[in-house]
Amino acid sequence: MTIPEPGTGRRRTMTRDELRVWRRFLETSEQLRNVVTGRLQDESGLSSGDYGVLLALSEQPEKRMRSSQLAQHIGWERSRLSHHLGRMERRGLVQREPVAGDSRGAVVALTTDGAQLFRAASAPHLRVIHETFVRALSAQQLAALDDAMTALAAHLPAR
Amino acid sequence: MTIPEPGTGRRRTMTRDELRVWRRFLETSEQLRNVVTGRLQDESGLSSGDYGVLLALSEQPEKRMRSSQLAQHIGWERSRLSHHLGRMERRGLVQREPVAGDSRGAVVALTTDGAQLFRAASAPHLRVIHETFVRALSAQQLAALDDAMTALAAHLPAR
DNA sequence: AGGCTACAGTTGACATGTCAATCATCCACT
DNA sequence: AGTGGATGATTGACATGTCAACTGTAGCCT
Repeated sequence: MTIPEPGTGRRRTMTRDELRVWRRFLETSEQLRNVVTGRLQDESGLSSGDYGVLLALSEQPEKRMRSSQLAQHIGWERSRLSHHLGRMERRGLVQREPVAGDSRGAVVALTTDGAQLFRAASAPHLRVIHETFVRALSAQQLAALDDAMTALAAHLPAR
Repeated sequence: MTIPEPGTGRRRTMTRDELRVWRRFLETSEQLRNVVTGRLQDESGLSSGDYGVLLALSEQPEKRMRSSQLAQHIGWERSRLSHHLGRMERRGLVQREPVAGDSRGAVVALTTDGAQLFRAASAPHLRVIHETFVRALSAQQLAALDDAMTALAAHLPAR
């Protein structure tokens, strides 16, 4: 990549190189995600959605959480969560319970099976992340990537 | 981020910081993808899959391509492409035609409508990429991101 | 010709996502 | 108490993905 001469000001259109970086970013991040979630699936039968839900619940002291708080915590729409919880409940990973004091609400609770599966899945999952992500980068590259992601996130439109 | 003392050798497990970088990478790349594809959808009614297919076909001299070559070109499984082409064909964006000389095969051809829609969608789409991705990064950050993506891609298991 | 294997593509079943509509309850206000 | 708008969550319709099974044809080999 060539770095444009300074003092030129921001361009209004993209160069070929910039577009190439975008495409590489898009493609590589997707492949990486697929590798990691594919191995999670193979090794423990959990999808990345399952993992996120189980992780959030595991972190709660009571291993349970109000449905909309969970949705907010993991950044999902409530409808998406509702569908997903239905599938997870069918598999016995979580359980929905009524809330004392608000009959509209629902609490999502980790089941014993769910907690167990999550525990078993975690270490291998973290190992895969280490192998495919951390190990692929030098410490400097990792820091630079973090920096770039932070800049991108800061520039994202407000959710 | 703290950079670990050199000469320590590669760790076997992840630090909290490394995991944080992974999560930020995962989350930010997903949000960014959603913003860009969401705007493409809003502005032109094309999904990112549609766009990829139309882009590949547009780049062909004859605006047509063998189905499996297309799948290979954009890195999709044939079954995924087949389903997607069915939907695109229903919308009149592409057309499947028999191949002279191989009655098993199919050629996917861009329709007039498909070509037109793709042309109309391109400039706004590139503008969104510029606004949300390129503009969010300094030239150095962009170069560093490219470098990190290249390292990650090189380290991916063979497709 | 007959038969085997590889190839090209499609199909069906199912998981995952989005969007808009719906349902029930809660709460604030009169 | 009564009602109307917010809130919590689910539902249905549909787009998108994956996987495995299937269909039909091509290309060999004998």
